[in-house]
Amino acid sequence: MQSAINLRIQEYPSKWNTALDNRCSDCSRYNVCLAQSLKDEELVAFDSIVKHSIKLNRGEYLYQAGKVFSAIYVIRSGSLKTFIVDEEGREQILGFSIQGDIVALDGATMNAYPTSAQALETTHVCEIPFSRYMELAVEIPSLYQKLLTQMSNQIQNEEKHTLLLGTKNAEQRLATLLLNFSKRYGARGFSKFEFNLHMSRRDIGNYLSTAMETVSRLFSRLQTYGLIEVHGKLVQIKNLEKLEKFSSS
Amino acid sequence: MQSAINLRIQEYPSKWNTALDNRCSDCSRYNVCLAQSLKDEELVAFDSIVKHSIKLNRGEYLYQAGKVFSAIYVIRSGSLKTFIVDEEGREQILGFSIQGDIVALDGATMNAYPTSAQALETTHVCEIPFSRYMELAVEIPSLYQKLLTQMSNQIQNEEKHTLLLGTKNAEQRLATLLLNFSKRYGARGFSKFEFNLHMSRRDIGNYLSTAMETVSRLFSRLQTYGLIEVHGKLVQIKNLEKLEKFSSS
DNA sequence: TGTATGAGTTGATTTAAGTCAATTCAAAAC
DNA sequence: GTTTTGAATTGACTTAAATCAACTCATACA
Repeated sequence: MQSAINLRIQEYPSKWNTALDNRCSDCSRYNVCLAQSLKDEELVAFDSIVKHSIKLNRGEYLYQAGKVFSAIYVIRSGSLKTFIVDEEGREQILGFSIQGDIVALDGATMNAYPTSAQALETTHVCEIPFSRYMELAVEIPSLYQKLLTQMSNQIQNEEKHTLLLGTKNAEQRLATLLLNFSKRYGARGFSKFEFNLHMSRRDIGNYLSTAMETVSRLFSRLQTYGLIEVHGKLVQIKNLEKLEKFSSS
Repeated sequence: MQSAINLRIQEYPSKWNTALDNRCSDCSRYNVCLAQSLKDEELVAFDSIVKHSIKLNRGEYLYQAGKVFSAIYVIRSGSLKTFIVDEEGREQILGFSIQGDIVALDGATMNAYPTSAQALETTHVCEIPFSRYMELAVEIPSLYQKLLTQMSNQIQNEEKHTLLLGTKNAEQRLATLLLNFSKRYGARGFSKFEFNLHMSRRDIGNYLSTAMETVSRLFSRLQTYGLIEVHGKLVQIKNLEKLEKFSSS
C-alpha cells in the first residue's frame, strides 16, 4: 500500500511538491474533500481538473479580494486566515482554515473574490478551477450536491461565529475558539489536547473582536484557572470538560 | 395585461391569498426570484413545484431550528427575522429579510434547519420544496447555478455583517443598518428615504450587538445630527450622503 | 554572536456601551 | 372609551474591555 503510493509519486512527479500525494485517489485528505465518495471513473475526471499541491509560504496570498474569481481551494496541510477589508482599509478576519477546509466559496457568484486568504505557515492546497468544476458537475450532479452542502456549512459556520460574537464575553469567546480548534484537529486525526495556533495574538483578537492585549491577558487567565497551558503558539488543553462549561457561560 | 392577470387569478383561486399573483410568470418579484430568466417551459415546471402565497401573521414561524429541513422560501411581501439560539437559550438575530430575499439556504445540508425565521408583520412567501428543486435542477442545470449564486451572496452578506460588528462602533453600525435598508428598499422600487422598520428596538440591538437602550439613544442622536427623522417605526433619511460618510467613520 | 525589530505580556487609566431604574408612549384588550 | 401591558425613551451609574505605555521575549538577520 505504502509502496504503491510511493510508486505513483515516482510516476507523476510534481514541480510543486513531491513530498505530497499528487492524485486524489492517493490523498489522505480524500474523505473530507469535494472528491469524497466519487465513483472510480468520476474520480479520475475530477482529478484531472485539479491542480494538486500548490505551495504557499507564510504570508503569501492564496487569493486576493478584487481579483477575478477563478477557483476554489482545498487545504492539504498548513493553515490560512481569510479576511475582508473595509473602506478604511481595516482588516476583519473571518476564519482560520486548516487541513481539509475548503476556501473561496464566497467567490462563487462568479465575479471577483470578495475576501482574501493568506498563509499562516507553509501551506499546501489543491486548486479546483470553478468553471471546470461546474462543467464536470453537469456530468456528475453529485458534485453540485457536495458544493451546496459545503456552502451551506460555510453559512452555518458564519452564523455560529455571529452567535459567538453577539452572546459571549471575551473570555468565553477565546475558550470557544480553543475548543473549536481542538474539535477540528481531533476530527482530522490530530490531538484534541495539544496544537499550535499559527496566527498572531493580534489575529486572534481581530477574529474574536477583542484587543490583542485582552487576548494575551485571557490566555494567562485561562492558564491560572488550570484550563489550559500556553507556551507561545503551543496550546495544551488541560481540562476539556471545564473549558467547555466555561465557554458556554 | 392587467386583465389577463386578473383572469388567471380567477382561474386559479388560492386558499392562501387571492390578493397576490399565484403564478411565477405573473409575479411582480419574478426578477429577483430563483425563477428569474428561466425559459417559458422551464418556468412552467418550476412554477409547478412552488407553493405560492403562504401567509404568515406577525410572530408566526416560517421554519424553526431543529425541525427537518424541507424547503427554502422566497419572500413576496412583508418581512422576517432569522435567528439562531445558543445553548443557554439566548437568541442571536442573523438578518432581517424583506421582499425578494431567499431564506433557509443554511438548511441546504439537508438535515435540520439550523436557524429559525419569524414574521415581523403579515408576510407572504413562496415555498420551494428543496428535494423537488434539486430534481428539477437535474433537468435545468441553471437552477443549480442560481442556487449557488444565492448561497454565495448569503455568505458574502454574513461576512459583511461580521465586518460591521468587528470594525465599527454602535453609531456607525446603526447608520449602516439604515443605509442597508435604504438600499434594499430602493432596489425593490420603494423609497430609499422613507420606510418602516417592523422589528423592535430590542431586535435591532440584538442584530447590531448593542443594548436596546443604546439603539434608542442612537436614533435620537442621529436625529439631532439632522441625518434622519424617526417616528416610532417610521424612519426618514434626511441626508443620505452625510449618513453614508458617517457610517464609514 | 550580537543586535535589532516586531510579537507578546503586564500594568495603569480611560471610555464606550451596558445595566439598572424611572417615566412616557402606544397599541391591544376589555 | 378606558385600562392594561409591553415597547421605547431618557437619565444615573457601572463595568468590561479598549487604549496607552512600559517592558520582556523571541527570532531573524547582519
